[in-house]
Amino acid sequence: MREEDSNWFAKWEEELPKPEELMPLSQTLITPDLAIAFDIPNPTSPNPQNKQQQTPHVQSSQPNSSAEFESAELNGPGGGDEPARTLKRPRLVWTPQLHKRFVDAVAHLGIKNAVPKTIMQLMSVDGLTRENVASHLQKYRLYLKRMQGLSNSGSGGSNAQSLSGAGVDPAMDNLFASSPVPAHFLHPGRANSDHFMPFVPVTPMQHHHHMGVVVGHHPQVQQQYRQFGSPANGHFEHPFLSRQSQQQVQRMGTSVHNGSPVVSSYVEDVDSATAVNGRKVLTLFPTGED
DNA sequence: TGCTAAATAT
DNA sequence: AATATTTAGC
Repeated sequence: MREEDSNWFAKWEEELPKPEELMPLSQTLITPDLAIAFDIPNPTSPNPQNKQQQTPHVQSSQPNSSAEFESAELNGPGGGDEPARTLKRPRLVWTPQLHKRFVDAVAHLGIKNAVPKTIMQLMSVDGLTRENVASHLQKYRLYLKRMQGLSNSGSGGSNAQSLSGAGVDPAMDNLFASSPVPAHFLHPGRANSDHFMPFVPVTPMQHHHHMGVVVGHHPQVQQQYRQFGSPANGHFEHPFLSRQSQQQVQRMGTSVHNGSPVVSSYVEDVDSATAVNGRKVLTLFPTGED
């Protein structure tokens, strides 16, 4: 494990999407209608406008202001005016890439430390809540359980990849299958389940990595894994940029600093953007990694 | 109407 | 934090 310590981070980092890789994709997600609605000239010629210092979005073509979000409200027939701010958070869509990150985090934490809170911190994905992780973890554990049962009862196929031919792929497994499952996940041999560091240095992706967030109209993604960036039908998604991780390990105690409310800035961004229609989908951009 | 993913409640 | 239940979009 020693040699890995110095390498895992680097390897992991390589897997992460580059901002440059994210933008092109996100642009394809913008339908003409949406572009017009948002006053976006066109996908190929973004307007180099303002750049907020606290939201270091890569390139910008997206007005991430809440105001524009509101005015862009979908639909519009009849002049129906929808409440711009709904209090509910958008539904998070677990893309294979996001899931990979999740698995990666769990893998590096070890089963023992892999609890929602810790996983969330390690992932350091903006907009991701502990609840999101907990819910996903629940499903993932369920998946692992089933995976174990099928693999050990049959042959020695302990690899998750074997599920392809195992007849296990009821939709949900699709996502999970997209990411390799570390061996120790399947057999909790207490022999070596505690070989990982209790904590991470913090801020795994701080410099150039950032995850884009998309709000759309399809919470239930059935064919999501087939093709990314394809609105399929009349639906559209609106990608906007999120800020980098700044929510590191902060509140450990009850001490309250009078410092600056750094959090409020990003919270506001996400909040306004996501709350647009009441029920929106929040997802991280798919990247070509897998 | 049923299924599934994700949210929410316990 | 884990698990159970509800919500919500196809």
